[in-house]
Amino acid sequence: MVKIQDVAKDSGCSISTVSRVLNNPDLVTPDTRERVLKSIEKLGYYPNEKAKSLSSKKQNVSLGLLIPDITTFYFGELYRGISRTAKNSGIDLILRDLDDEGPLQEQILDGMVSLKKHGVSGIIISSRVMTEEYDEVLNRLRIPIVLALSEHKKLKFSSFKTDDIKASFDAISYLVSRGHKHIGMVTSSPTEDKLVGEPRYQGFKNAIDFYRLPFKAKHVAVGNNFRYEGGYSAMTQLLETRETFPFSAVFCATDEMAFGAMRSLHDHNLKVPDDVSIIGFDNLSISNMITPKLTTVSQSFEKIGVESVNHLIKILEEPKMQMETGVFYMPHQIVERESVRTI
Amino acid sequence: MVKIQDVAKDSGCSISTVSRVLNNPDLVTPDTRERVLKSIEKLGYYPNEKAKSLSSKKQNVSLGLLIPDITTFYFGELYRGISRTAKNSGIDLILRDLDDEGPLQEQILDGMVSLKKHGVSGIIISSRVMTEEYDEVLNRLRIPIVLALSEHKKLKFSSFKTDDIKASFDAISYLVSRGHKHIGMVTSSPTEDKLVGEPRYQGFKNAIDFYRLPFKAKHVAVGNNFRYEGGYSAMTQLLETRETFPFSAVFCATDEMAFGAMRSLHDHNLKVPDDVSIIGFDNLSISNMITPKLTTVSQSFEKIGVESVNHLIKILEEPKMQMETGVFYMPHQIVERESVRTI
DNA sequence: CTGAAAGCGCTTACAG
DNA sequence: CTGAAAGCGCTTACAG
Repeated sequence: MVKIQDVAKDSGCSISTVSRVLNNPDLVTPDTRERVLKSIEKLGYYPNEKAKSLSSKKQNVSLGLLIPDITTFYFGELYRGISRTAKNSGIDLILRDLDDEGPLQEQILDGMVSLKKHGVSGIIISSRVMTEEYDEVLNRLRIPIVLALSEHKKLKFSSFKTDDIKASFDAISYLVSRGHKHIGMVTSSPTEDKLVGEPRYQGFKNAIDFYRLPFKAKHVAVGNNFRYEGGYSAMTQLLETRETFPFSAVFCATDEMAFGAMRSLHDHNLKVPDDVSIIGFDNLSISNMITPKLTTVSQSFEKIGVESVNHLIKILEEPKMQMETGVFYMPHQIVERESVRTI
Repeated sequence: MVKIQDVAKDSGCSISTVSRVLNNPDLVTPDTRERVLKSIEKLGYYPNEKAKSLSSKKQNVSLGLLIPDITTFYFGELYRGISRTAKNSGIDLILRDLDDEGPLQEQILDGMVSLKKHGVSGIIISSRVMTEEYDEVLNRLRIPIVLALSEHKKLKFSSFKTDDIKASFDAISYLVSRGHKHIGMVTSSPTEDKLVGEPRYQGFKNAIDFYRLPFKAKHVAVGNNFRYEGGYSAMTQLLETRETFPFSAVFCATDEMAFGAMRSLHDHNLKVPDDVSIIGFDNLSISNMITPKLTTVSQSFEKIGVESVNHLIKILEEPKMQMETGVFYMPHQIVERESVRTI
């Protein structure tokens, strides 16, 4: 590693001067500046960021991002919003992902502590990671936290997400507007999963009640997870009720569940949307690449990322002023494509 | 920020001792150890990693990962392999992604320099980022580099990837084994893109020649990119040749192109695989969720990530021993599903 | 077993 | 305009 001392020696000046040509070139004679620059080039010198941020008053800000599963389909969009915004503000981003191997809880703690040790000024925590169990650690960390796609029961942290209840309600409204009266739902953990299962079921139920549509418990089919497999098995269950519940449309709690649900329909020789209409939730980029193109509720993943960072920056800028925490809903939107037909 | 000095004061001992209970607990009396630990807990002290790695002899190793586009569908798998392997070796991973906004070349340089400044001991560069233009900078960086899913013309760096030529050949062999004789290709830049376009076309052409299948230039349809749109437009072009070229199967250079190609077929009232068989390349997780499930060439993304890190670690462990650079091919595999029929 | 001191690679007042 | 010196928060021989 070539260091500032080497450059100083090579260019025949002090390290103070080398430091200046790097950080305050104006304070240095063009002549010596040239010499130093030449040495830097010649030696291939790169200032050590760690030493820099240790010694410098104006510590360069960095942000941590903690995510549960890097292979999540929408992760890229969320990340892009976060990364772009951070970059534009000259903020370093440090990513910590959780591995599905190994104990979840321990990994979350490790991740947050690691971020703290690396000196991040704030942390963005994404989705299904936040529960009250971590309150104590989070308090000890003494570091601003913002939740993306997530929520904290006691509202201790601000969060940026979609209004799942409203969005689900809107999905059903859309189906109703297309003439559907018998509407089922394919989901997972409608009562246990506070983050997605519960609110999306709630929105569905609200709409069913609001439009005075027929409802029985069995109209909501529950898979083991919010993935393809969960959607497949839930739809398969729903299909068994079809004699008494002639549904014409199904609201799926996630796009990926919708893919599984569509496959189950296909395996039962049912056509989408001719026999059964499907509406999803997420608007994954892939949802526009399948046939039929999936009609779905679009979440503003990138915007959620952008706003999370902006909010964090605001908190950092005014540390004294106790920011009001709250849930900030980012806009959602029904994207009409091909999987819902008009009756 | 509470620092070691604060803990020392609170527990009534020197900072040396505090440092010891953190790094060499055995060297400290259980009694004082307790006191220090209590203070640490009470004050919420977290050692400053930057100061630590600055002062410590045994600098903790960190690796940089440079990727062109975080939204790439297979990124998650590649990342998981890298992250998991690094984590298991106690190595820190620093991610730098490129944004499609802004000049590519500049971003690449910035990314590598930034990584260097952060003191990474090695860099993994992923896919379509490497060209000879960067040779000079890379030399100046004086840092080991490994290429994942990529290749360097002059073989200056080791790379881990799929044997695209062989894998493409195998794809065609598979089609031939299913009775197909008229086989087209949907791709992009078969001559300009050295990374994907050229080798996959080469493998296709090799197989066509090997099996003495009919070939004309127009059998290879070229889209603007390797994405859905590129696949759609290429297939649309290919369809125009159908009167004189009654192809029964098409090899798509990427799975995403295959999605586009399948859509084009659908829009022309052609069924997959009844009218036209399709084989893709990548084996994205989504390829198993669409109907028909895509038959494709599986790349070992995760393994490529794992091996890249292992190789880098080996280089770091034996810095003197000039490692032989080379291209290491990770296994590929034909995954039979539903998009190819037997004639 | 514990503490004082030097040092990691920088930045930044403070003199000159 | 430039350099010597102190300091950032740690670790680690070196004494005791």
